Amino acid sequence: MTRAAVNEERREQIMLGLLEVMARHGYDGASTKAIAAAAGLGAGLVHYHFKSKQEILLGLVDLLTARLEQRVARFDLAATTPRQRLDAFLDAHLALGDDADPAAVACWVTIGAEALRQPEVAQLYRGAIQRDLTHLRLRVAAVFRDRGAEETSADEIAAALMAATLGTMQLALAAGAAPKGFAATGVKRMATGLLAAVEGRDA
Amino acid sequence: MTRAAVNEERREQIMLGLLEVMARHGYDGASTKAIAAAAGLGAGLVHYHFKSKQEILLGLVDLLTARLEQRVARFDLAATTPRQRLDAFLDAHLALGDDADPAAVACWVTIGAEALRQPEVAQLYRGAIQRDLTHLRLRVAAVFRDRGAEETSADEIAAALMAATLGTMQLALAAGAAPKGFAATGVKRMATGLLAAVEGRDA
Amino acid sequence: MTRAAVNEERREQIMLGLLEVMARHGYDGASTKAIAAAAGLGAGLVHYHFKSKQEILLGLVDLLTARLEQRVARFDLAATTPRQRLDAFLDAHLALGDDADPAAVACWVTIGAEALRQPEVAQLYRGAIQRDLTHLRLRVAAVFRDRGAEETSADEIAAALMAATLGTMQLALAAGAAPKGFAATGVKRMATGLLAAVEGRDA
Amino acid sequence: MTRAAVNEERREQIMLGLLEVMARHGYDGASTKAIAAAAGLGAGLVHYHFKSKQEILLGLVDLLTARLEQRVARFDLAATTPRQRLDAFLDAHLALGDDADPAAVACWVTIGAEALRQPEVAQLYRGAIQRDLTHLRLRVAAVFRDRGAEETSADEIAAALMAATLGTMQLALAAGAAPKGFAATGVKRMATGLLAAVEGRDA
DNA sequence: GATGAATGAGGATTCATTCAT
DNA sequence: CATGAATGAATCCTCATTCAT
Repeated sequence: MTRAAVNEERREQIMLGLLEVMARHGYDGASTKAIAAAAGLGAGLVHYHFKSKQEILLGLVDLLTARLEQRVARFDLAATTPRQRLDAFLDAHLALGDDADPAAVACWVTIGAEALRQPEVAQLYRGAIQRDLTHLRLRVAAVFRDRGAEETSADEIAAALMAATLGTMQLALAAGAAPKGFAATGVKRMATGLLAAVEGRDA
Repeated sequence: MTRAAVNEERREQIMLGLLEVMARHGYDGASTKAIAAAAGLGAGLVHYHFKSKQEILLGLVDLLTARLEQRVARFDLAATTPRQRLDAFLDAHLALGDDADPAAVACWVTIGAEALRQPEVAQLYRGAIQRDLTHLRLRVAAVFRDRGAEETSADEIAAALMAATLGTMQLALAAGAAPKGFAATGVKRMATGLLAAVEGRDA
Repeated sequence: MTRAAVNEERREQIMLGLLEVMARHGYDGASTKAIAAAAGLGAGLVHYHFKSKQEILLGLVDLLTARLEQRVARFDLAATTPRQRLDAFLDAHLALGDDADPAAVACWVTIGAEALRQPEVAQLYRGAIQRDLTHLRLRVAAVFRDRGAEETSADEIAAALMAATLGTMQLALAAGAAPKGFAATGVKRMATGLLAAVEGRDA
Repeated sequence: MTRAAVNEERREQIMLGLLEVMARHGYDGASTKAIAAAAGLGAGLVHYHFKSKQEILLGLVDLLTARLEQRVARFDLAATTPRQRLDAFLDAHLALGDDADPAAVACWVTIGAEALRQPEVAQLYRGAIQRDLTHLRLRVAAVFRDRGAEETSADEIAAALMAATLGTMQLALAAGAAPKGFAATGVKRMATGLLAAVEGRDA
């Protein structure tokens, strides 16, 4: 393994260490020592690979963003119709399937809160949400096209579904004890409702 | 002013100090010294009136819960039809009107994140959300009754709207720069869509 | 009750409050609030009657000294021979009889440690010990006189018994679990030994 | 110097820092900052090497125990007869010779007082005293054997001498201004008296 | 590259003491 | 006399960051 590859692996180990600790204890509660321990590395190595603790968080946001995209791609494999592709998107975000990562969901909530205080985090978080929202809009629009309907409301519906997705994470994690899979199911039904309403209205 | 009244005022001052600081810096970022300064009080007084920093947070959750209920009641004054009462509920949660308190919204997001780590916070947060959800469900059901429709889906729709409300807070605060009033508008349109879909389905 | 009498009663209440708390938590561990609570008084009253926390301690040393003297006098009532009066002295210091006050013993140990740091305490403590030692010396000498022996070694024996008394408090409280009454018994036997040795030597 | 050796040295530095400060200001009066200063180390290092302030104290009890044993061994070198070995033991505890450490004596008194409040300290203190007492008993018994006398009273005499030793520390440090060497002399004379009494009784 | 010791600032909390009522 | 609210210094402890090895 080349030196650069080792470096990259160390960086990822550390970011995943933060993921693990932050999911349980929050950002401030994740000490660099605990991060290093979770990563199975010496404490001094953290600041060798990252200039500051915040840099780890910024890296983690990117890492989680990429992982979410891969997850969407994986769920896409089983989808053929536009509607299935829409559901795949929602499932990728909320379903707790085989490769579910509850820690990642907890981290997203935490990152969302940190985005309120750290401008650098806000920037990345905002970018990730915007990109995600764009993808979602395309899928909503595709459903409309597929059904021969107008796609004027795609923006609105996409925003509604994105908000519902974020809010469902919150509800599921912090506010209640939703049974496994309930979260995704609820939002998918909601999509059905919104799509139907628009089509009904258009009809 | 009586002794007890002074005490209660101090406690509220301190809780509002936490509200102010926490909205900008998060819970961990709200030092007791900063809280006291925001409350215009001496640093030592914080722990005279509260056993711990967490107690202030728990008190604040209750305070915000009560304020939200009052806010709903205030918005209700202008509502006559069931649908208006539903909108009033959503507006009370999301509209940034005259008596808007963006800091309170930021606090709710922060509290939601803290609920992931502090069981005591989780309990209060969960209770508040559940009560809120119950109120919302009643209003959704009222709309259905008003329109002579089945109200079987009231639960589902209420949950969807609650999730959308929470997620919209997140989107508005951290993920984008929504223009004033946009947030409530989006969720109200969403309500329209969901209600229509069900009625259409029922029809 | 006159105003002065009330004042004196309050002062004593407070000193006994310190006694109670200090026996369990030490001097530094006895907060003024805890002292007031133990005395059944408001927190502000402590500094109305005492200039500082140290003053309470100084007052308590005097109080305990006086109580010890009274205790010796009480034990004296049943003593007729010089030897009985010597035993009465030792019993008064160590025996856990009906009017035993284990808290007072713990306080003496604590006061002895505080005397190492606070010159004002050291002065009172020293005076109390010296007075006590003088009393003890007289009783030892009386035993010798009673037996028609030289009393040259009275000083030495009194010092030895005083040291043994202090050390026995320590052993009984902190270092072991001596059965009730054992402490006084041990020192009394020791007195017998020392006296016999001297008499044997003299003979 | 190896890593582990450096760590051990730091720990000892810190414990000796506590020894130094505690001798003058007591346990509560020994702030971590003062301990670090006395040890010539940065303030943060104290809690890097010790989990808590109490752990330093517990370590110090062990350290002092070991030092006392070494001191006894050193005094033993010049002792040939059983009686000399008994005196060596008493001198090691009380004589303020060349290698005297008045701070250590003050610490023992303080530790004895702390043992009243901290169960962990009590346990170590008790163990140390019991071990010491056992050693003392052996030496007393040896004297009896050497003189061809019964050794039935060895237990009692050892306890008496131990109590006298502890009490003498107290008297010397806090209650009076004994001249150098007086303390040990007094207890040694006391030993003579007790041994003679028993032998006289046996005779 | 990797380690973990070292640093000093900053955190929550406690407390003796003061003072208005 | 009595109360308890108010104050700010000081305490123990944690932590991100630096640095010698």
